[in-house]
Amino acid sequence: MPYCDVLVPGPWWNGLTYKTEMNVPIGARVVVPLGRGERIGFVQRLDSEDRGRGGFAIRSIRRIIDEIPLFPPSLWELFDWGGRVFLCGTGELLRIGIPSVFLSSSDATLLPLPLPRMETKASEEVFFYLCDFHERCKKFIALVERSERFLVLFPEQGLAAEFWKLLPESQKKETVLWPSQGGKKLLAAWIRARNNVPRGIIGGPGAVFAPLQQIETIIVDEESSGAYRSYKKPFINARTLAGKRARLESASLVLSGRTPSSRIFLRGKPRSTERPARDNVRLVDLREAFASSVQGVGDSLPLTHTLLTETKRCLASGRTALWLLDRKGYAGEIACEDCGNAARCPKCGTAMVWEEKHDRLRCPACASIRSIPQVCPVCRGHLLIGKRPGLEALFPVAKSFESDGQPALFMEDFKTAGKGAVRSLADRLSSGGIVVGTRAALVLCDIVDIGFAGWIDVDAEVRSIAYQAKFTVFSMVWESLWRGKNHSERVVLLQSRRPGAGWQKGVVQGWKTFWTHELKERKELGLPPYSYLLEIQAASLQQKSEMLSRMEERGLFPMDPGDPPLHFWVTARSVSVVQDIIAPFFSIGCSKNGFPEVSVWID
DNA sequence: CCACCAGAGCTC
DNA sequence: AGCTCTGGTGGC
Repeated sequence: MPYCDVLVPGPWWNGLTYKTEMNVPIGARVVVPLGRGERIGFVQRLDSEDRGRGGFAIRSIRRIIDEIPLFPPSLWELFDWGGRVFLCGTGELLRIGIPSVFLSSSDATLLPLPLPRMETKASEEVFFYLCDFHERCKKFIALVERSERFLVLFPEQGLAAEFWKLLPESQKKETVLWPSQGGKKLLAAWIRARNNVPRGIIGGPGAVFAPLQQIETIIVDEESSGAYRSYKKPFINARTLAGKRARLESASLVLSGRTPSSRIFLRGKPRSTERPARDNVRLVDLREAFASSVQGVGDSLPLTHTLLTETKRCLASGRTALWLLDRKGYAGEIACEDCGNAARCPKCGTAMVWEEKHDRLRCPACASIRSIPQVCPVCRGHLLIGKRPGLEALFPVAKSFESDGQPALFMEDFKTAGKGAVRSLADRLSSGGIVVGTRAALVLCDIVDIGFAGWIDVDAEVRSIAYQAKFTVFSMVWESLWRGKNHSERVVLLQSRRPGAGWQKGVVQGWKTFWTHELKERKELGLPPYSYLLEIQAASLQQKSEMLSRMEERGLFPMDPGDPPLHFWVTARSVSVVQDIIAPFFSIGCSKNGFPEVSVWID
């Protein structure tokens, strides 16, 4: 067997062929020469002859690191599949899926042989959606107790830790809380899992790569959460990977949460009759807002009578009121007169601020600059420049509600300070108070008794790419209704230009109503979940035009908004079609040109 | 005289 | 994207 294909992690998709004298186990790491230096790679397959792709001299493997493959075959298949489905390449997926020492240090790790695959029962899917987190956890615990080996995923580490706390003592001993960050802790947990010591793993999205074997049950909580998507390269969705992993392991897959994702709603037809009680939701018209002037701004804040009376009522009962607004700073923004959508940064989705001096827009998050669009990108309506003040301007108003024992707090002040600061925040709010913050302030629901949550300008909460903006807002408002303790006695207020219309119907009637309306629209537009939507960033303008023309040749209709210049979008029925078209751009031979970056939206 | 660096060049 | 090689700079 003189040849073998080696996967060397990098932005390219193809494996590299090397000569070898010794018999190399598939999945083992090897050191290979590459370019001027050497790299660590994984043996993909062995070949008795050179398959003659030709054109270059084939070099030899320098040495074999592992005698036994680093991880079980099912996990190898998961990386392979993920690399294709997310169009990021298996190498990039490996980079985030295994402890980084395995790619940097060529020390061998002594591991036992992979166990044979268990094929006792067929993989099945179970859906259940419950708004209350603790109710869901109770069901998870029951499922986990019946299972020999399990994996439980949460969108955030905090929720995983919360679930872990609820586990009975006897279970905790046999379970590993998966570390959210790399380093020594992760390596230790990884090796324990690889040795199949724990019965179960509980963790955030990253735990989907835990090398546990013979898993029987995989639970994904809050499966529609955007937190399962990675926000940097490689762009993956851990929920989708968890689904594939369940199929590979013949494990039963449990999808759960407060709301289903669009794809699961469409495919699994999950049922729920949960909706908030009539008294829990208030919808008010922003156009009836008071013009409350704020020092140093000379501007108006949209504060309705209902907001102020509900806040007072909440404080009088000794609970905490939350004012939510996703705009930071005093700067003005530009919004659509018709639908209320704010102009968003094309790179990161943050609401852009208007710079009066230069008559242009600037992203407060990533500092990118763009010109002011002529019409609203969402509804083609008229845009107008508003000078609607943000969070900092709102705070002085909240301050006027402050009293002894009931402080007014600005959430931004506590965000960077870590866990201790958040706990001290809970202490200060023990007999109520008022907090001003962005959506991130919703975590307070877990540690503070929130009696009132007011969305100051719910139309402006729309962010990220337009087609799923409505779901993002819906699920956020939905979250504010159900997260944390005493949610049944919480009042949630939506200040809007179109109170109760559109997606807001779902807030009153439940997610079934929301998705039924939303999917009708998406079907017409051919957007996910009816297709896959890909965002591609080319490495150069020349590469972009080559990609565009190849796609058109093959019957796809790429969309090129021209801004930012290297980006374009395309929808496709299956990812594999696009994969075939763009694979040539991801060959290692193209390194000089640079590689494109692809992000796939599946729902 | 060599340690340290930024930048270039290369990749089965 | 790494990796190494290169050539310039600067510290002693």
